[in-house]
Amino acid sequence: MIRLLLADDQALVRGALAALLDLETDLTVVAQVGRGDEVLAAARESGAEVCLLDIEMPGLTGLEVAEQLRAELPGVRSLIVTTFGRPGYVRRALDAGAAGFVVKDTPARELADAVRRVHAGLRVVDPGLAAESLMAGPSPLTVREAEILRLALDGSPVAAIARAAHLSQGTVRNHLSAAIGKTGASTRAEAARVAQSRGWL
Amino acid sequence: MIRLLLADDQALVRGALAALLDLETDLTVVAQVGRGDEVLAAARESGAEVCLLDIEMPGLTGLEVAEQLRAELPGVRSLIVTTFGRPGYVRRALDAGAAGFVVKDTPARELADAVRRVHAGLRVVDPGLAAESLMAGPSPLTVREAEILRLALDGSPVAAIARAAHLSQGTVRNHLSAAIGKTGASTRAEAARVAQSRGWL
DNA sequence: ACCTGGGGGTGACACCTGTCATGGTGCGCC
DNA sequence: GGCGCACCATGACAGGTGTCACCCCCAGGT
Repeated sequence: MIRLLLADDQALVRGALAALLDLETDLTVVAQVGRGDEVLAAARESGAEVCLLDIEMPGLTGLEVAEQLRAELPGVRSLIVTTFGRPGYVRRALDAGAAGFVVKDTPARELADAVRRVHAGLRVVDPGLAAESLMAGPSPLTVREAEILRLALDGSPVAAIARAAHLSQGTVRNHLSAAIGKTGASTRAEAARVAQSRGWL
Repeated sequence: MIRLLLADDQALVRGALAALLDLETDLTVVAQVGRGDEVLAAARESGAEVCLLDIEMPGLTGLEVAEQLRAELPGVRSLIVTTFGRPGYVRRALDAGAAGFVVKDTPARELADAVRRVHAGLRVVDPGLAAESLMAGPSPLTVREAEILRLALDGSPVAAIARAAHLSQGTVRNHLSAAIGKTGASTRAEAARVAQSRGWL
């Protein structure tokens, strides 16, 4: 009997996944949480063997949680289950110690198999996604450029970004200009979208 | 036995919801689709009584599908099940003929009840969401302003928006300026986010 | 017939943005 | 030390953006 922990911020999806996985005779859901920062304690307490982690959660992201689990509970395996198959996410997930990466529009019947393979010590990554991830390569953005781009994601004016980053407006514009060049975009909004879609942020 | 149709673009979520709802002895899932434009045919063929519709789907949005169902299959009831509890969505959903509106982070156990109530001819709307929806009021944006704002959502430059809308740049800027005023924003990016978050687009 | 309001447009102005040149600092590395 | 590179900053310039005044047309209301 493989013991599972589910982490997803949408209660309905969480509950539905639990119902789906509990139908399998060799799987049992022993814990459910809705926040990233509650996973570690719940995993410890419940004795989960595999953690299914959404990436976008309040508290901590699934990627951060995977890292935490590798450090604190090395016996527990992480399987990232997310909406977005961004190339960079796959790389970062594996770097963070995740054992698998599954997109939320894979067929439901395959999820249980992915869990079993991860539990058996194998790596599970959507093949098409893995290829895309290799093609895209690592992020060309420097740390500061990525930081500035993150602040520019919602379309804030340069002045606001400069305040938030404690930088001069000129410096912010230079970083943005560099990011625009590296992403092949022509406005910072486009650059932010491109970087976001490749998982560079 | 209440016959259900599930429409959600994420196969995993769709399958999981099916598993969850099939556990109920008085409910049965008779059809599942991943696109908005496949709902009508599937509903006809399967003889579904209640359709659970996600809003954001390829093909048609859940709101458009609800409208379609009301017109073509008046006996079938629609229940919107969505990630985003945007105030304007509730109003538009009810205007479109939906019988209920549920957010994806309501507890899983409540979903079956919502389905039963909708099937019984009742309206089901999250109380907090309903209140928020009344507070926010209807959209102050004119049709064109909303259309232009939609095109501005991704941060495209005015020139691109003007081309896409077959308008002069001056007119686009006038519409955007009006939208910025009405949303209380100070840039078109902020205006677009505000309008989006209120379901005005 | 008159007024009102949405839609489309122009022109002008102040301000914001993207780009580039240039300079300085600190860090790791051969 | 000298080199490259990330980082921070300033100044200048072209072009994009937000605002405003003012124009036209047309559909509804009164």
